[in-house]
Amino acid sequence: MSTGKRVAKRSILGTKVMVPGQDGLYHPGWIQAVKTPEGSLSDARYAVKFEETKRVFEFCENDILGPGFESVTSKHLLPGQVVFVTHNNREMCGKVVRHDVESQDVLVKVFGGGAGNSLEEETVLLKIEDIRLLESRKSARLVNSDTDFSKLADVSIAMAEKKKIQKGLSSDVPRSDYVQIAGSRKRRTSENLPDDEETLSECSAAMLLMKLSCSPHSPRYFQGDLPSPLGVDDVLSSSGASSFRSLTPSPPLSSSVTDEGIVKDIRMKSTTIYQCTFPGCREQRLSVESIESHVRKEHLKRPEYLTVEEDEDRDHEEEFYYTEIEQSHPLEAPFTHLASPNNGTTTGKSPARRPRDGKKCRKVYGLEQRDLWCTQCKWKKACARFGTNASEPMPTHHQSLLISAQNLSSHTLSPR
DNA sequence: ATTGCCGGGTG
DNA sequence: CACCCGGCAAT
Ligand SMILES: [Zn+2]
Repeated sequence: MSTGKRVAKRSILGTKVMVPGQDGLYHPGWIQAVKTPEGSLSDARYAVKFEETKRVFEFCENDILGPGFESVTSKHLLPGQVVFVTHNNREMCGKVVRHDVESQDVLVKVFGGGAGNSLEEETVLLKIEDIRLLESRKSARLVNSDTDFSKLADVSIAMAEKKKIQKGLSSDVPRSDYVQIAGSRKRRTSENLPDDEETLSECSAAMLLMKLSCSPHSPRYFQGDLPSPLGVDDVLSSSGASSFRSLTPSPPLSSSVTDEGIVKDIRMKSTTIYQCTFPGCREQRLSVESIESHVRKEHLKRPEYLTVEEDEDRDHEEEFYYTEIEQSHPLEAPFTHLASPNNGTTTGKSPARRPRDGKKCRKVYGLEQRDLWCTQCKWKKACARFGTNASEPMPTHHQSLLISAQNLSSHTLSPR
């Protein structure tokens, strides 16, 4: 019945989409208008009205998620992002706790809207492809009326398209603004955060984290549009024993981030990502040089860059603290692979667990992640994980993720 | 100033 | 026991 079924470009008006808001999270909105600059079809801009705030902002095509646009699988979801998943055969609303780009894993805390009054929460691990940003209309049983695209979003595009990697050249810019989180007392603090600009709903955990790791000052992100969720070159994600994050300093409209072109690959590239495997660290980089610099600087406490001489005869210890991951097939792998919990030689050698010197849990994981310490360390006893009497195993990369996620949520949802 | 952890607590 | 922590030696 309705207006024919031809999928014209006109029908996008009124389409519900997800667009990045000021908090960096995707919010629902409707396309109000499409502005196409004369000539170039590539840079169409879409006016989208936020469902919650009713405000209208413009976005470019790449920033929009939804039917006819990018799919979630090509984006990096930030903690706190509201999502919809099918859990226990039921569509449930949830919030992203963490999205691991490398493994395509998304840790989601679902709010079991079940019977009773106790809203039970459950944290589940899903693949990015199983995540929906838009809630599916009812139960998908009843067919909708007109809104042609009806279904939700999953246009199967594929991997995130990153910039090309280059190495060997001195293009590894060491310039990035790193902000470090220092130890903090949990008890009473008069004022920590600079400003409370808006009273956001309840994505406190994630927001807090983001604020902390992004900038000690103005937590302003982007207003209407953003150049790209990732304006950085090498740094993919971070936080860890010492949490770092590089920001995108200037978002002018320079034609740097976006490709010159019109189309993006609707195919998946096999990208190599370098994952720091240092306990508690989740840094990901796009080049060997970069990840080694990271390890050197943050974990080995060695100079970030080496001179030619030093480069010749160095212990290649950095190599023990990262793995390279190939990405090609988004399908596959129902469960996560095991990150090497090893710190010794990858080729069989582990004299004694020792991240260097006599660094124990406290130093390794930092005060922020006390829950990752071995029990003995938590009790201020002799470490049972590192050193001579290494008995307690190191948590796998994945476990670390889960633990810190649990801790994060419980910490934020009940700051007793 | 920070880290590792003994020894001395508590339920 | 599991757990917490004052305080001190070494860094
Ligand atoms: Zn320990």
